[in-house]
Amino acid sequence: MRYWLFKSEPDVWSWDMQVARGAAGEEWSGVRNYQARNMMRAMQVGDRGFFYHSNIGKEIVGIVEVIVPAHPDSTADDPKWECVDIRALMPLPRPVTLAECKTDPRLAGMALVTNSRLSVQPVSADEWAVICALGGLSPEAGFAA
DNA sequence: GCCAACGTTGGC
DNA sequence: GCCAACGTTGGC
Repeated sequence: MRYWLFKSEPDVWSWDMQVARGAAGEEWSGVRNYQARNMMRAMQVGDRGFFYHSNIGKEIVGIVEVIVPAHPDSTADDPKWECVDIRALMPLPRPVTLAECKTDPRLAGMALVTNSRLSVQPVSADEWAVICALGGLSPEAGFAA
């Protein structure tokens, strides 16, 4: 079980749109960056991730689950671009903003803080727990059973 | 809208 | 294989 962060501009693909897909989930298509793609190749079904709104909001709004391992991106010309499918699990009762992440010393090493341009990022278990708590989720809710 | 950071491209 | 030029991302 590993933890990740998926970044999306909400006017292109928002948390609400992800929620509307329900249990069927959705392809995390459109990634054309090797680092981000390699993150998705490393994902396993059942891994969890934060859903982050870039540009508008700049906050972590929910938790998703990987439901299909990496496969060629249906929107890419070249099959070297792969992506996973994810489904929305639960919203954060209180979104956690980028500003909060930047000021919390426990999150100083987060990719969100140190490498803001990476669109799919790893999150450590410790960082996961901190953000779940900041977001108002109990540890039992935030962590997988 | 600006600009810094970063990734990619292409000439040599 | 290096590096300058260029394009894109995303915070401010």
